[in-house]
Amino acid sequence: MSRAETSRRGSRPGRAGIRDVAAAAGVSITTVSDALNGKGRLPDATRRHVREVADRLGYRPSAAARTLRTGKSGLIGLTVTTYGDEPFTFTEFAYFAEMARAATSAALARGYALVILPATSRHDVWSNVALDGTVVIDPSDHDPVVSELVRQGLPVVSDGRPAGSLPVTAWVDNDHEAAVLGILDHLADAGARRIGLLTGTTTDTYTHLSTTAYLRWCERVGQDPVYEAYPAHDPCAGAVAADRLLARPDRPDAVYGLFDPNGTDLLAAARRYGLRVPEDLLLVCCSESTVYASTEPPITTLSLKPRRIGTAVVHVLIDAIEGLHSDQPVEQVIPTELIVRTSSQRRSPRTTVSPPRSPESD
Amino acid sequence: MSRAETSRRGSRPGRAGIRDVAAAAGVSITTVSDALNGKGRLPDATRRHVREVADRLGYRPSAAARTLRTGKSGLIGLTVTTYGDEPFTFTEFAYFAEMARAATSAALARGYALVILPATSRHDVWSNVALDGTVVIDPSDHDPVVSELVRQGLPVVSDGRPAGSLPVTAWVDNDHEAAVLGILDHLADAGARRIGLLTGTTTDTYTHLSTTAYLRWCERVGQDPVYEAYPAHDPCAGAVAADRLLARPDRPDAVYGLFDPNGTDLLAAARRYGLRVPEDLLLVCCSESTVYASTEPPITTLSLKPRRIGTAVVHVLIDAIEGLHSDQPVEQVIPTELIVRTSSQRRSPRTTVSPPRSPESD
DNA sequence: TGATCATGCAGAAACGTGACTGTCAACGCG
DNA sequence: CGCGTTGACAGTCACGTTTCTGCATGATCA
Repeated sequence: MSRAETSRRGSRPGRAGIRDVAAAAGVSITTVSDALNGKGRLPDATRRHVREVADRLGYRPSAAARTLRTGKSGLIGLTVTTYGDEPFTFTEFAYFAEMARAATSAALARGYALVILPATSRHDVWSNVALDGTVVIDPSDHDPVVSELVRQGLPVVSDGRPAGSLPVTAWVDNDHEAAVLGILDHLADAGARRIGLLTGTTTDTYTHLSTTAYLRWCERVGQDPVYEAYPAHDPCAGAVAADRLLARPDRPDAVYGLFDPNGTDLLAAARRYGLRVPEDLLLVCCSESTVYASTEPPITTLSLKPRRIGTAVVHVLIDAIEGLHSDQPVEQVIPTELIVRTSSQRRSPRTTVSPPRSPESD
Repeated sequence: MSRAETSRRGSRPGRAGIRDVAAAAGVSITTVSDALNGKGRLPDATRRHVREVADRLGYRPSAAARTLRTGKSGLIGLTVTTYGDEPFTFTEFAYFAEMARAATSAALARGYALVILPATSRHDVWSNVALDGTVVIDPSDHDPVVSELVRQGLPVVSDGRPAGSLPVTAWVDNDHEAAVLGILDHLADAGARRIGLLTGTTTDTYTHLSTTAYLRWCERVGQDPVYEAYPAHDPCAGAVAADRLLARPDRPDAVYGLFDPNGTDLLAAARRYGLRVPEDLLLVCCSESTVYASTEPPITTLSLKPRRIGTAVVHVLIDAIEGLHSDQPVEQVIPTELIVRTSSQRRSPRTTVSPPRSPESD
């Protein structure tokens, strides 16, 4: 009886099922499943035969059925917190793009695929995709999506230290305090007397930690803080804030910009005010963009190593999914890298155009 | 009997099934399914009651079971052809990033989610995810992944005209010939006598169509072609090729760069040779990056409108998935936009820094 | 008043796979 | 020669939905 049904289904065009393979190979579906998955105890001859028949029929196991049966989908969510009405700022900064690329690669290398899901997307989309776990980039405090996912028992790993008591499974981040302090010391070493800070307002911890570190440094060295903050989701506000910072009566002679576009904006503002870089103004900004190697002059940047972050986040998440080293709370810190260029070196006033850099390995 | 089993399963922590909702609401699972999906014929009272109970239990339908039953997963693949050993060049150019962002937004607006899948990824990953259809960016001729997907009966829509007889369901692209001809005319109008072309070597149709259009234009106006090609996947090769182009004995007095980084590379090369832009060299490049608005001087760019492309591709694909207007072969052409800046205007030699541009709507 | 019909819901069959249990033959050993 | 053991498979259930079919109940109509 079940044989008759099998042949009836097999007549459906397009897809061959495991039953069709079993019938064509003259074995049971159990044998087919065991042969293809490397389980059970079968002689190699049978195993090879089944594989061959499966290949000939172009058999592809149904991902949905396998997911339903095993409870594992092989899918990882990649969530970006959104600002404003644009569904997400996915590629506003090169950081996100690089990080997403590395995360995708790392996931694929371990047999997982990435699904892009904005945090504020429609609820039906979230519940329509079976996820094994989720990566959350820069979660804001009390993120409802994170809570919901954790409540469902899914592992959640965040890129960026979670704010408050956000119940993530693990997190990966840079040591932002150390990075800011290092940059400020670097600028002071280059001769800066009054260092300003350009920063966006965000709800994650990056801005908060960096600003706090800046204020602490100012207090330590006895400098009055000089900083401008602007809504990070507004693409124009950054340029305006850069202008405002250089127009202040207590104009800084060095500026660190916390966000990617700040370097370009500050450079343009400096030109408007006739300030030479680095002679009149030292410049550093946090960016992953390679354009700062070719600007006039080249601008010193802080790299947060998004590729290493993306890779680490995915590995930690997959480890959690597969139950590896789940005993220790995972909080991984990735070092930053300061790429020193002309804009922050007052000692070497030559404005040589640096040769094209070869891509870094990480 | 089945009741007893239901309660036994319901004791499992973490997830409430449809049976638990049915038991708690005192109805059958059919009624629950119909009430939540808006089907069947139920009085509003029952519908509300079931929804309320489901909410109270935190019921989330299993995506895997739904996919298995309905045959629709709500997932769309986003495939990027890869070069070299890096899994994919996803964000090499701002084009991909913008396009992917728009595609994700458009998909989410229609209830679908995007899965990023490189074309050359491990076969097990491809077969492990249930896709309703796929978007392929710049497929090369005889792409094996495309053939396999089409053979499975999945709709495949490509961004970029498919080469040869690649059997895609539909495609969306710009009119690259018209764009190149327009730029060459624009440069000639600005006074260019010998226009060069800087181009990468790729296996998709973009490079081929653009180069062909350039050669035809040269033939028409009686100019000897002056162009340099370099392997597009090598991040250094572009700068070297730009240098080579300006070092030629028949140095062009205007250059169009087909790829995003060409503008920066050409500008750096021009500085090395002491060429002033636009006085000695007119420059245009194809890019979506906003940095070209702030370079010194600002560079004229051709925008391929990746947001509109990404949106269109997804809409065409989802229409095909849902069986809408499947009768007509869909080949959609998106217009390009030339953003004229200082680098291509010899008449206005002032090098004003342009004010920050507001974001475009598309 | 009996036949027809819309309404409100329950039962059960799939969807395609993985895993557990069971069967039958061959074989080694006392 | 009988018995336990092991290899090589087949049968069958369950994963959690959706959906088709079907059975009651009350209302409507000739």
